[in-house]
Amino acid sequence: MTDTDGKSPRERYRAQVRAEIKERAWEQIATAGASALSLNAIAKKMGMSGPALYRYYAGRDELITELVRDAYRSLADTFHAASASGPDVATLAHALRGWALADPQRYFLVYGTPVPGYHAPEDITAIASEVMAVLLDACAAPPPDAPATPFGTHLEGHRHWAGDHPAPPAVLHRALTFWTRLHGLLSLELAGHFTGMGFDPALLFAAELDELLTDSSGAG
Amino acid sequence: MTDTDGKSPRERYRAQVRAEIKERAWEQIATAGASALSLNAIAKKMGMSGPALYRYYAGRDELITELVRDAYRSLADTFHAASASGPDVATLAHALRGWALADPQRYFLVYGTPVPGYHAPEDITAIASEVMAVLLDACAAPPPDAPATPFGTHLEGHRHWAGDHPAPPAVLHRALTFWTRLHGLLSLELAGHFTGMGFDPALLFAAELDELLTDSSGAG
DNA sequence: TGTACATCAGTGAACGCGCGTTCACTGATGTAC
DNA sequence: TGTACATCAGTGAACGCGCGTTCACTGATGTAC
Repeated sequence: MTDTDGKSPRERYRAQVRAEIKERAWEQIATAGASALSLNAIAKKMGMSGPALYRYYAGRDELITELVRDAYRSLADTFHAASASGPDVATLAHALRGWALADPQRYFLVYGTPVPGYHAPEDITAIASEVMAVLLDACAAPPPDAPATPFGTHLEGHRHWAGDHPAPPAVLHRALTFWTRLHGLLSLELAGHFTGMGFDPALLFAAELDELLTDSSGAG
Repeated sequence: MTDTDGKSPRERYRAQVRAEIKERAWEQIATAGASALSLNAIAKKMGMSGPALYRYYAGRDELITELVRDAYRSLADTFHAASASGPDVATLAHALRGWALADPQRYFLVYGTPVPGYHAPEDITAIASEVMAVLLDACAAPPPDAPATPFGTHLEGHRHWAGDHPAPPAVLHRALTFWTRLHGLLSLELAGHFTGMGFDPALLFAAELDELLTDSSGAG
């Protein structure tokens, strides 16, 4: 308690080392993918012996889970920041693209190919809901009431994923559409499926966003 | 040449074993993901010793590359079959979804998180172009001429990826939109991001396809 | 301020594992005369 | 049809590697009196 923010020097040191471990882990993921992440390799890069890391993480799984958590957290923060000046779909879309391009492997850790059998802990799915809530807010904002699509009607009976958000069916549908369309664009772009095709991915993204804004998608 | 189709018994045996290796490989990928694929494990499952597989594949990399090639090939065949009774976007879309659901890990091998640094051999990108060509045919079919979008105009200057296909800009744009939107839906569905949300992914897919057909996307 | 003790970061050795891959070899299958 | 030879599938041992993880230990840092 004699310390600035209630942390002892040792606690601060611990936090610092934990942070560096994660930093190296991200570097490693960027280089060789998430499945190649290795505690021993991280330790070596840090000039430490392998077992030393077990002072900071119970094991490889705990580290990976924390990386996934951080990735979700970072996306949620980005979304919150983007909608700080009022909920807006376009702002959110650009924030999402910026976040994705800043670190493709982080994006893939969230939305990429899942490891069969892995289930994220509850607190992570909670952050995912947070992201969805911001998106729903933005989708609810400009067009106050659009006619419900048939699928929107279906959604009305399955709105559990929207939490306690009072969005009407058309908004639910719009949010899902926003999510799936932009994910389609971003994941293909980040995976490099557009490279060699010549066109500018940013323009395709802009065009798709434009259509998402102007036209129907949940508004007949 | 005394044999039925020009193959000696040994050649047929070889082909058969190669096929079984791939079969086991797919099983393994389905269980633990592509990054966990191991020659030794496959050999053990087949009741053989590890080194035996080197009679059939030069190494792990060659096997993986062939699996990727087969995946692309299978998608191209599916597309060809689907458009046998005339080019049609809706038919293609359903064929794609069926193909994806039939084996999610195969889908991810084609469109999933890439291993940083891996580049597919040329013959595989050729199959990818084949897929794109079928898609372009289907997109060109029903609405003979739609007005070009601004992005469509951009595409006109970057149509190299369309091969020698004479599609107008609006069709190019439409094909890209088809691709990115359906990929967004399918990859999220296959990755399990919809599970627990309650709604029926098939209905969302249908709704999205419906909009892809009725409305603009390349037609202002 | 100084001493005694507890905490805890990091080390090095070790265990067991599975991996990809090579090599020399055995034994069965096919081919040539 | 039978013999001599070549081909080739599969084995088992071995190499070197890096992995995750445990354990007993050293030495530095912080705490209590």
